[in-house]
Amino acid sequence: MLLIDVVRVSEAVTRTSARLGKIGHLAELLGRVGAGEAEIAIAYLSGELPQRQIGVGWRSLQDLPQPKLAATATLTEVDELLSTIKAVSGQGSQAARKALVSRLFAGLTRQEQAFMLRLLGGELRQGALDGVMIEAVAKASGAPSADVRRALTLRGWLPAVGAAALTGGVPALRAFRLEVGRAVSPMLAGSAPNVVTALAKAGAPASLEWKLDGIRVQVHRSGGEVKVFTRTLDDITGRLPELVEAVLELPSDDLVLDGEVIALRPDGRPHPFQVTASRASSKVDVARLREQTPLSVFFFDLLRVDGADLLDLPYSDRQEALGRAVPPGLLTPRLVTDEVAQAEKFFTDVVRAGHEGLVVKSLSSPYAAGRRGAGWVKVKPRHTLDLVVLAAEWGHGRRQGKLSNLHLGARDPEGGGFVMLGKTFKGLTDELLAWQTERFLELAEGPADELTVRVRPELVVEIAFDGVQRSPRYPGGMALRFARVLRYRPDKRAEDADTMETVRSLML
DNA sequence: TTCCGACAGTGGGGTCGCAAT
DNA sequence: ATTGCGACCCCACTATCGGAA
Repeated sequence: MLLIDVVRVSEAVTRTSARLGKIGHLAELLGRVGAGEAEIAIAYLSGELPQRQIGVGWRSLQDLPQPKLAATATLTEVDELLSTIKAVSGQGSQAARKALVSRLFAGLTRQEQAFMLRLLGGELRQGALDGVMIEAVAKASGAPSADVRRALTLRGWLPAVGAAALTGGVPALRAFRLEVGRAVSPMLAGSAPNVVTALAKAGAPASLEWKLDGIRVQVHRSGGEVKVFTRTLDDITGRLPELVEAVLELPSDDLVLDGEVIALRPDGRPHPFQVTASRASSKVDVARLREQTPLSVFFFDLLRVDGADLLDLPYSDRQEALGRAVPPGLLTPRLVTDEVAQAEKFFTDVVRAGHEGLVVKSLSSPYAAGRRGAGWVKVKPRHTLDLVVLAAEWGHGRRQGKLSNLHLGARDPEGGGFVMLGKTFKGLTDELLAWQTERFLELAEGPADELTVRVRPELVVEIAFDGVQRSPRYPGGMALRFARVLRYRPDKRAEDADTMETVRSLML
């Protein structure tokens, strides 16, 4: 199949707003792609590469060669070139990589180049990713989408699942099994503003569990071999030797566990997330690092033990099995209750202990990939500050032409000005975007560039955030974590905004 | 007919490893 | 030694579609 066939379908998908219409376009193409190229087509049309990543980002895609006039590139040819680029990137030479990228784009028409640019940049923006592609695979193969989802949970990679469905139908999908040593798509959590709402979503009684601010890990053990995967299924076994050792000490030698690693201080309270992240992403001199900053692991789910797959069991059964397989010291603290007062106290306690909050889990739900639905619901406390808008950046995509991303500052009584604490684009409705664009242009002052409009510091906005962290980037040495807009405060003037002193008091 | 679950899009701060400067 | 880039940790929120109620 030619690349241009895929590009045309992607364009049709982009033009179609109805989801069923998008699915129709995708399924039509999947119906005519050859077995040898199905995996490539599915990957491209859900915004992925069969190679996952190839070491090429937006910067390596500047000044590309002139396009060709005739579209002749096949999917297989493009795929082979991308594999070559990945191999060269792994070996280091940026010049060689650049030459290969040029060769790839020199073989494409203008239309194909535009598609490839978005695909490699990781921003396909056609309104269809995995969720829509699952339905398209189901439609094209005649299999129920539940079978496709189930296979995706077990296999963790939709292009492989989709290709199997197209050639082998339902039997091929049902042939996927949990394989120890191969990562499963992780189950994710939705969120709720408070414990009561979370309990209502998950259904009482529910399991309430400490939400630790660390790194999600999926751990596989087969005999004496252990593998550790992240949420995006990267293998990070080599960075976490203490986790490997802990799992090797468990009585069972056939396990798939789900949990969180986190750096704790000697008194048991958590280090800031940055400390855990730094430790978990370091590959060099791990032996020394683990002495300085040991990581602890806390498991909360068990997907397999001693030859038995547990994914389809209700959560309460998996918990029971987990309790038998893992000693109490490696278990995430939890409480099963249907009483709001008890639940609220548990929440207060975990926050007082310095942790992030709770995950409230339905006792009956099986383990299912993706689906940030009602099965698991997270609850975290929320801080707010009244800050001043210092500037705004022009948005992209559906926010094109709107001033979107706000630069936020706290008042600095000593210096007499405002100190920037970060940016946010979250929480804005279309109406608010329109309003603030107009208002900011009225308040515009100082040097502007193509990206940013500076404004007189007069508008006060109420910002919600999860915490204050140490920042190497911002002038005050502090930045807000997960900042989002709650509302503008027309009743407040800049002189009434919160101060740096207040922000400092929130940083632990 | 209305409601609500699932999805995609729009970007945020921080860290490491590596190549080029 | 420093800088820029790519990849990947953590992530919240709104608009929209279409099936459920």
